[in-house]
Amino acid sequence: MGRGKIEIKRIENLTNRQVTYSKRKNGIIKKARELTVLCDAKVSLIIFSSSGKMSEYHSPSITMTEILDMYHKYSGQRLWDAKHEEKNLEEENKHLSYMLHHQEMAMSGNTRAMENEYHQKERDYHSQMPFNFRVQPIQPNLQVTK
Amino acid sequence: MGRGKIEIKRIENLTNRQVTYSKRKNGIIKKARELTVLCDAKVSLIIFSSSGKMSEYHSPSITMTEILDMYHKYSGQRLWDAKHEEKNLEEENKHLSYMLHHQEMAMSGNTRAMENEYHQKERDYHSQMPFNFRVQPIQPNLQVTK
DNA sequence: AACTATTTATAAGA
DNA sequence: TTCTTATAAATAGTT
Repeated sequence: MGRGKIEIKRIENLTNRQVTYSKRKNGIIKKARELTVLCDAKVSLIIFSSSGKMSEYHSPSITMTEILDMYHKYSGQRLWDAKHEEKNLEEENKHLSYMLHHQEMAMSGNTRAMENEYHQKERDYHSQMPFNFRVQPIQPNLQVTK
Repeated sequence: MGRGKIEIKRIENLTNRQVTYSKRKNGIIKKARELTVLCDAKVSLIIFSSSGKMSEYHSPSITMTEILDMYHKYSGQRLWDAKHEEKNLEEENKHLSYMLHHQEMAMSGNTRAMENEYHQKERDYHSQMPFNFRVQPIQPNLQVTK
């Protein structure tokens, strides 16, 4: 869009690159705003220039945290696990999930099924457990046994 | 841009809104890609339609987690702090502990207690299990949508 | 899903 | 850098 057509590849000239960055950054943020308003969408847009400067746009009415929650739920990815603090809880969680699963099978009294699934379950434990047992609404009055 | 100029306000007609959403979503993702390539920028773009469907673009070579780290450093904001994540895990743990506790009672032969609460537990089980054992996480930062 | 008249974005120039 | 403007690109309404 302009006096000439350009190829979409890195602009080698620094000045041109900066000028184009500035123009297009404004352009895309405007587009994000328009998409939000016209279509009732939620947009999170974060841009870092090559020199590290950040620009951003977020739809009003949505916080970054909400975006992350939605992203988390939608993709099943845990994007930001606050490594340290979380580690212990996660481990405990895995353990509980595992125990629970075992007991469920035990309660069903289907010993054969339990044995059959044992190894499968082991695999599940290692590959999938961290994503199991997502947040559930909690019964406010229930006691935790710990 | 089009046969007529439009005001930037919510498009009331559902069909028009969906069509415009689809066109503009593609447009902005293209812009994000071009900005990335032309200007050597890092872009994270996440869009939720009003019906909740997510689309995204991330510059290659950058993961969502990196974007968040940079965002975090740059803005000095704690968007997604340990507390948030921890809280989710804590709630999950509570739920799991609760379930486990119930089952332990059941298994220990406390039949009466079990029977008293059995149906409640069944309801819990059925209503909550569908959220467990989620699908495997997808590849982190690959772009989506078209 | 295509088409196309117009608007909008922007590359290059001043 | 900021403004201008010719041209490319996006897209609103239509088919």
